Amino acid sequence: MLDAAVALIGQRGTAGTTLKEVGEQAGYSRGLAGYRFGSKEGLFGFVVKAVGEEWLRELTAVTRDKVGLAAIEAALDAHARFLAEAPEHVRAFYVLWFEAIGPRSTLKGVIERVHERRRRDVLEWIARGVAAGEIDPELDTGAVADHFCGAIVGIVYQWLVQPVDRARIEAMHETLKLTMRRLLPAHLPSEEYTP
Amino acid sequence: MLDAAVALIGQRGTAGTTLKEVGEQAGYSRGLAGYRFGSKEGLFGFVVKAVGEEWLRELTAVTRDKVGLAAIEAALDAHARFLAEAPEHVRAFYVLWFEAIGPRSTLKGVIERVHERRRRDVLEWIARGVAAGEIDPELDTGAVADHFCGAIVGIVYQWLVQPVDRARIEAMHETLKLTMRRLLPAHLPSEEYTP
DNA sequence: AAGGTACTTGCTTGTTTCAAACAAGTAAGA
DNA sequence: TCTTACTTGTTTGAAACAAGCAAGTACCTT
Repeated sequence: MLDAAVALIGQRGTAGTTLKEVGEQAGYSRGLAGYRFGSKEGLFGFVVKAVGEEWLRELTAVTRDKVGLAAIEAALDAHARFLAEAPEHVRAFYVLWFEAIGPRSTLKGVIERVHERRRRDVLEWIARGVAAGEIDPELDTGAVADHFCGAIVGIVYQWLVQPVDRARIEAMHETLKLTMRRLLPAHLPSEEYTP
Repeated sequence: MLDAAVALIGQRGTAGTTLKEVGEQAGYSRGLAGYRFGSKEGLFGFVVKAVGEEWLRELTAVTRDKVGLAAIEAALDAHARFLAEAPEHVRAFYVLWFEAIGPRSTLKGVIERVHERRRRDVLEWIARGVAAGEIDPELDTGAVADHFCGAIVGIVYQWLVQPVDRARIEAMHETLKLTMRRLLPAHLPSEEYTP
């Protein structure tokens, strides 16, 4: 059922996807999808949660035992890989993500929580980088985290618009790494001059 | 008719907006909106074009006679102002913008052109900054422009999710300015050491 | 110039089609 | 017998389209 929904969202978009087709493509009757999920929005919520958890597992795996810039770069690498291998799941996830911003969207809450979670992760990586002495403690970490999360959204947007241009997407991840290196200056830069 | 559409998109979202209501709220019959614009998508396309041109006029006005970082910062100030004054128009515009990424969206073409136009503007500002000798000509300007446009999308996304938190939105614009200053280094940095 | 006719424009109303939502049912198993 | 998993029937409502109407506007004829 999940796979059918993901495939249809990828092909026809959310407006073009019907509960009837989802049910039938999954090998059931026309009515099952509506019955199980209550409504179209209910189905979409299920898809977002399922794929979101998939990504979360991936992310925690690659950032385990990493702090500061290393964690951020590992996360970016994993993200680029996730998009490049582009299982349709990710595409459906982000299509739903971007549509959830409208008013009256029941998905909004779910998406907001994912977003907030991302931000806290970034803050955590930075805080640990500060603790490890590799990042300046004076920094406005909230602003940097916001910029990072926003930039990710921007990259994904670009990817959804032109998924073909893989090199460009990877370049955007690299530019974001560079940006983060510039925004997160080393702690006690004077040490750089003591050989 | 435009105002009715904008108001309804802002209140109910695109899925919740009906052609019937748009027509009636504009003081006409239930059928007019559908007749004039052919379809719901047609109406939405009209809204995007109308608001897009509004913003374009604003943008060209504030960046006239500016190059390099100055142009970028002026554009960011104008953008922050546009969001803060938040005429419903902008909200409807971006809601449609984010929904246009799905497959089978007729708006996609329009949005892609707006996006591409933005990118070319940024490249132009940078190129003029290079010509004026204030930016390093060795730079990968395409990557910087992509990052900039992506970051804008990220900011707008955040704004749509939590339009209330005005300070945060302005901070994100400031962080993006800072980022651009870091990514666009001065030309011939050695000059900085010759008094 | 006057008056009549065709054509256009802007809008309304009627009708079809199709999806969502929900209610009621059935069959297989615990 | 009760629950679970699923199907089928029905209602409601929106989109899309067709057809119609009324108020111009242009054109043509004498």
